Amino acid sequence: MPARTLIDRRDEFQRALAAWYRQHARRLPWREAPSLYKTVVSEFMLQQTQVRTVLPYFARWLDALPDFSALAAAPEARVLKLWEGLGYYSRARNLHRLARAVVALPAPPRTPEAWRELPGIGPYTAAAITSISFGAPAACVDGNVVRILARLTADSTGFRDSASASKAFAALAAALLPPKNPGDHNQAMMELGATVCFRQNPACTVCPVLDFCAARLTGAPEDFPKLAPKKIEQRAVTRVWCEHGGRLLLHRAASHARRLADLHELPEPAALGLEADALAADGSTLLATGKRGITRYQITEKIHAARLTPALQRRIAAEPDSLRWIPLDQLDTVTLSGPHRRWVTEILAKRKKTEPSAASRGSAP
DNA sequence: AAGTCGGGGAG
DNA sequence: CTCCCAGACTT
Repeated sequence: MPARTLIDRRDEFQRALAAWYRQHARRLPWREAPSLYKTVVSEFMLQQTQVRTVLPYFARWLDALPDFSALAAAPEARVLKLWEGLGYYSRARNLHRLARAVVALPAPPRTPEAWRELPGIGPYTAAAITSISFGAPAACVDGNVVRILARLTADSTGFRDSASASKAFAALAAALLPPKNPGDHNQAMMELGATVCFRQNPACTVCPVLDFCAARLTGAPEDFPKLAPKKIEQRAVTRVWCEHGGRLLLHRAASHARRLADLHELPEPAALGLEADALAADGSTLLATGKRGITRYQITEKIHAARLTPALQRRIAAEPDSLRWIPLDQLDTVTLSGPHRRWVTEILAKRKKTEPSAASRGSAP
């Protein structure tokens, strides 16, 4: 019974982990002069996103919106712009709504249950925020913790997804949580997962809790946890590059759209009343091919140039909210999805290199 | 319970 | 290329 052994040696395990964490904790910006606001912002950004990716966004965000009041008072366009490229944009919208809810309260909630009522707060984030900021006895169960607990106990259960795995390890995580400094314990567990107990090639030789690990005895710690692989689906999308008078045509998703609400992307043919096939058959120039991935989709996007016809012009005039002409020198003022920001930048840079005169047309003295 | 969010980075 | 990641929300 590895699980029983681990719980029996709980105090010893906690001490070994805590001693390691004191010595090896990374210096991260949300750990310097920690505050509730920094903790909340970092936890939102870190949902499904690695520390390395978050770092520049976090710095920029704190600089622009230093506290709940500033965030609550900010227009949503500014919030989205600061989130541009980080992905999963509902996180930004939820964080914004959360800030407005928090400043409307006499004081921020202090329990996981109360935080769960706020937008964007699930079991993990509620436990992280309240244990770190208020010392609440709530155990975090994220991907790191699942991996560590599955290995400590050599649990060979086949989980269909990460949600069910988290649920399965919630009780053990709670049993291992010390009453003192639960926030540090939670962070130590995740730190161990991120810097030692890697998904592949775990650094067992430097693990502070190797002595408690049942998977080590099996000789194949990377076999745990057993998670069902997800199958990838390929998709193909055509995009339209329509430029006229130094302006680029972009499509803005509606505020209530399920995806990319209020964000801009290069329009799909359908949004312009065009047929994708006709566009390609028309012999229009293929400007670029890009790939993007999201969850189980691998999407290939072909960006075709299209001329501004009278019919297209009418269509654009009829949809002023979603089809917008953005001057090329003002593209920075709108928020694009990460991939489209990249591709638009690349296309413009390439053209500027091959035809320097075209890029400066109209703005030359 | 399953599907979706239209991501990004490192190996 | 592939795989993983400090999850939450909707249906």
